[in-house]
Amino acid sequence: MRLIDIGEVSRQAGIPASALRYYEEIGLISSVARHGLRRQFEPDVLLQLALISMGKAAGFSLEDISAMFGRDGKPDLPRKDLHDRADELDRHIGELTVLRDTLRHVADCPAPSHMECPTFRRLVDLAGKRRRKGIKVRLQTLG
Amino acid sequence: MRLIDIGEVSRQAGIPASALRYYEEIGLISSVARHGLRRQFEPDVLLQLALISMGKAAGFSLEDISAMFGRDGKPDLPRKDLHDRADELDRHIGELTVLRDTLRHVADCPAPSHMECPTFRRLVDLAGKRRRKGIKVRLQTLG
DNA sequence: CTACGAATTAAAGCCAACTTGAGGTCAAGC
DNA sequence: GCTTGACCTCAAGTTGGCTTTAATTCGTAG
Repeated sequence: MRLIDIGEVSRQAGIPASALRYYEEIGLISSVARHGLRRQFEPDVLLQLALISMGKAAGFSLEDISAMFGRDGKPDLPRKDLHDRADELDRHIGELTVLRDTLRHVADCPAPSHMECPTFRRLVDLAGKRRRKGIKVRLQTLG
Repeated sequence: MRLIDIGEVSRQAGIPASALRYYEEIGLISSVARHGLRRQFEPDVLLQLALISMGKAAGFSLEDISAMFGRDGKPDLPRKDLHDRADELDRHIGELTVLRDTLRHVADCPAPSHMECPTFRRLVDLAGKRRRKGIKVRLQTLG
């Protein structure tokens, strides 16, 4: 079972077939054959789709994603651009971290209005500073 | 100068006045007065806008954001929901981290097609596992 | 007192990323 | 050989988040 049917791809990736057809239409993925009318894909398409999902989660447009890991897995972008995007992601991750902390604080803080809570204001200020200066953040992944 | 004009808010927050009016229309922020026709805001709106920007960056819809830190800074959501959202963010941060690493790898890897590179496949696999299992990630903010 | 510039309104328009619908095709099982 | 159900195509519709446009209203500087 070398090739997989669009229905199978859809089930395994959790992406509607209509979206897969759309992705093919814009050149983000490609089917390699037909079985009757039905599109057949190589199993690798599942990896590509995982990547696409991540890219979307990161807020990149399908066009951006296509440039980063094109139809064949080759990026159209020069190294520097890719590193720039990675740096951008680092900043983004920092923002998200602050937002997460803010959210947890909001959940636990007893202050009647958050605008009056100094911790809240400090967190949001921190976010502002982070955006302005691009403070570095280190991530550590645990088992 | 207690209140600030919409133009000033727009300049300081870097958000077009049309967007600010739209935010007010959907109840995400509110102006407290008019000077002639012109909307006047309390300075706190700038903090709110910073929060809104973060929420947007995190991929939340304006409706979600509104529920998280409503017009007055009071969340409409029960604590548990807020913590759930924070957990969601943690997963999201993990994905972004993998994406960042993948991007850096793609930038530096000499393999002709990434689909043939084992490091690449391992990274993307990691992402898939992360999505399925919700592996925990710890973040540490420096300086 | 007049001109200017910045803001106002309501309604229409726009873009990405899909989804939906109508009508058609195909392969596999009975 | 017929039915079934999964897929096909193409066009049009949808949603969120704004932007644009046109006609108008103010406050301030000259």
